[in-house]
Amino acid sequence: MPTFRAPRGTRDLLAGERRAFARLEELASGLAARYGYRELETPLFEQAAVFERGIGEVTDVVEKELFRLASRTEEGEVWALRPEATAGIVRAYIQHGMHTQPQPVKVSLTGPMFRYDRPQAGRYRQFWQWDVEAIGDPGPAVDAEIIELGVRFYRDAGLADVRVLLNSIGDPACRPAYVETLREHYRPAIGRLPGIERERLESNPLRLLDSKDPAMAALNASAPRIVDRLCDACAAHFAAVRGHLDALGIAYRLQPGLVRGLDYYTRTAFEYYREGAEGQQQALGGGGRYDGLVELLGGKPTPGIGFALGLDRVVLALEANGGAGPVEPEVTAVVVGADPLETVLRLVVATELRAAGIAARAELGQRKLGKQLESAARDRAHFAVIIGDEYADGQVQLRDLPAGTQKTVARADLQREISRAHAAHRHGGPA
RNA sequence: GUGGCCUUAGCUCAAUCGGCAGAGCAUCGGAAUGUGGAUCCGAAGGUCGCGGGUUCGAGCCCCGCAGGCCACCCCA
Repeated sequence: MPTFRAPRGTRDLLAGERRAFARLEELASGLAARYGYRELETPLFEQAAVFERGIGEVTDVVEKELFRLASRTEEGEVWALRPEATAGIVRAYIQHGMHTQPQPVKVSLTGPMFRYDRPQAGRYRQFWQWDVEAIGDPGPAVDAEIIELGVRFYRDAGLADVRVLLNSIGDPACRPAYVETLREHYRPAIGRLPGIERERLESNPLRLLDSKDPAMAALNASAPRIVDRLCDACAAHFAAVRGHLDALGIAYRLQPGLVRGLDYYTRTAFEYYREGAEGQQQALGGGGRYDGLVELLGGKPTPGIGFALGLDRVVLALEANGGAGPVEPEVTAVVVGADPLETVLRLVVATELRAAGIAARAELGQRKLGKQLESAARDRAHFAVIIGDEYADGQVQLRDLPAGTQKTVARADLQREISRAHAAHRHGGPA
């Protein structure tokens, strides 16, 4: 048992997993650029009030999952690690006067988020999200653009089995009346409700809809649906979003019970969902419209929409779908020496290759040649550069490891020879 | 935050009834001192998650804690 270990709910991303994350981050970054969303960074912590006011005081994320930094705060400030990205981005939008830029402001952010949750596979206290926001456009076309962008990401990442769940949760004009209707629906059955659901009847009736309790199934099936109770403006917006999605060929499933866990959502709500193996977290991402959030955090009334995709869950899903692809070689060339004790020349030659842009390492240990070549072969390197007695005449051995062939090359020609052969190998040779 | 299952070498796992802690893989070395992934041989690697209890004796039984996982809760 080691003396220290990674804190509960966190983990080290070792070489293989880190590469999987890096590939997803590159994919996200490339898509953001292609769609005209600009990358930004916000701090990993903010004043706790940014999240409390933005996300909602009575949400689970704030009530029981917020990582508060109790000490180390400035006068009158309490800080918290960010549990999601949107509130911080909106804070930055207001602080930097981004309303003076062309609207909407389209941004993208990738980084770790923190929630004090009870950990499980796919659910961590530090986890990574790709977050995309379009602030300043009331939609509905931008709603569809955002949803399609998420679909594109999953498809390009290699997950074909991701579904879009869609709902509209109304706005301040129509939601209060619907919530009251919902209460009336459940109230006669209050005596039969499980305790936790009884509390929700008052605090957050929308949550009742997605309860998994079997006792709730019949009641939920007969519950009034918010999509039937939307005000004219919300109904028109929702219909238009669906029209745009249809035009893009994006399949979705209407999910009347889909309710998002953060208070700031209005109108469009969606989730990316994977029908998967048991024991997997099936929500891979989610998002929605938040037309009141900018004002809530002190800005002018400004609409917005965005999503957050859980990169950890994408990596898990990819592994479940058949795992990582073939292992990429770490380097193109390994410089080895016939004299186990002579390491200077190996290091010098490797450094020259690197300076010429060739991925190379030298065997710096004082092992015999056979062991050095064994190491190079196991790394799947394309070449071994063998430094021996010929070096006195300005020559080295260049060995093609997969081919098992070897030739004498003038040291001056080494870089050119490797570059040429490696390029030919990659384009024509076996994978 | 609630309930359940699990924890033995770096990894995956054995260990009969409570009686000397093991294997495969990986690592390092040798066969083979200027030629590699296979093969053979060997070495190293352990606070049996941690702490307490029962017992002549605990990896195994009991209690507590931690961590992981599963179902909730919730969400990414």
